[in-house]
Amino acid sequence: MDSLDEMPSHRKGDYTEVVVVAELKRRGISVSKPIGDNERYDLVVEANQKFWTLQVKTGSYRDDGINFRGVSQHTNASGNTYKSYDGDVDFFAVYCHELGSMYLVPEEEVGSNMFLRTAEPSQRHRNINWADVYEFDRNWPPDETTGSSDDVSTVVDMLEERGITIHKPVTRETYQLLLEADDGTRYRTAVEHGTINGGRIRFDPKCAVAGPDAIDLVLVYSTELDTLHLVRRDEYNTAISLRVAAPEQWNRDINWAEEYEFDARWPDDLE
DNA sequence: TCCCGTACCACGTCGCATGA
DNA sequence: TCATGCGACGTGGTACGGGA
Repeated sequence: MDSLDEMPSHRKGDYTEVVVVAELKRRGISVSKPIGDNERYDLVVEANQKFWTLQVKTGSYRDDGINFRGVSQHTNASGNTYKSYDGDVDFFAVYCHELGSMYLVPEEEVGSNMFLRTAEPSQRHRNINWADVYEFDRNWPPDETTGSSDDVSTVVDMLEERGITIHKPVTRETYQLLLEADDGTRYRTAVEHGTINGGRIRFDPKCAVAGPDAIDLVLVYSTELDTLHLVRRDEYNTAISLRVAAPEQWNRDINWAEEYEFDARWPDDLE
């Protein structure tokens, strides 16, 4: 039996696939395999009555992180060609033999390569991908209603358009972003997905569980309206909804969404 | 200077088609 | 039947650019 290092690359990939299947079965997850080698995905798994396609990748451990590739490479008469899995798979199942750990990474978050960091770097970097965030058991089963990572990236884009300095926490925190005002003040900020219901933008303030000292601001992004609202954490106790349409019965305590629009509040309305 | 992402080359295995 | 070419898959390694 070859050691892992001596194993040819193709066989190593097969071995990883078997290990991943064993790990999935150990968790009681239903696993199917396409017949033949003509599919772009390696496995089909079932969760929440939905099927997800997985592409298994071997993660190589080096420099305090796990590296894997997000493209397939083919060699033909004209040389090497590269093909991304864009839309062909739902997730990459990455197994690192050195650490004996498995990770679940959404396909859309992977470029041609991805580096999952397991230890603090000597110098912090904005785009660090922390391995523990992608740990399989933390991300399984997939939440098909989730849009949180998309919401965060959308909000980040909106903030960058406004020239706002953004920091991402390098460790797991109750907040998702650290916004820096021109005077240097930093605000611990949670991003929430707002849905319109009954003429109001509602969101699930998960951060309320962590207590009022855990964050400073909540940014509520509504995909339906493509709007961004800013709510200070001290402006609500456990929940707040922002009214976008007049109610049938007038109430003087109505929180009008327009009064919470991000551009109307940042940064002067934070004190 | 460090770190991540991209791009590229190299090499191995496997299955299929084709021609001697 | 067997050798060969081709194209699919895989990983290992490295150079480079951009951003912090």
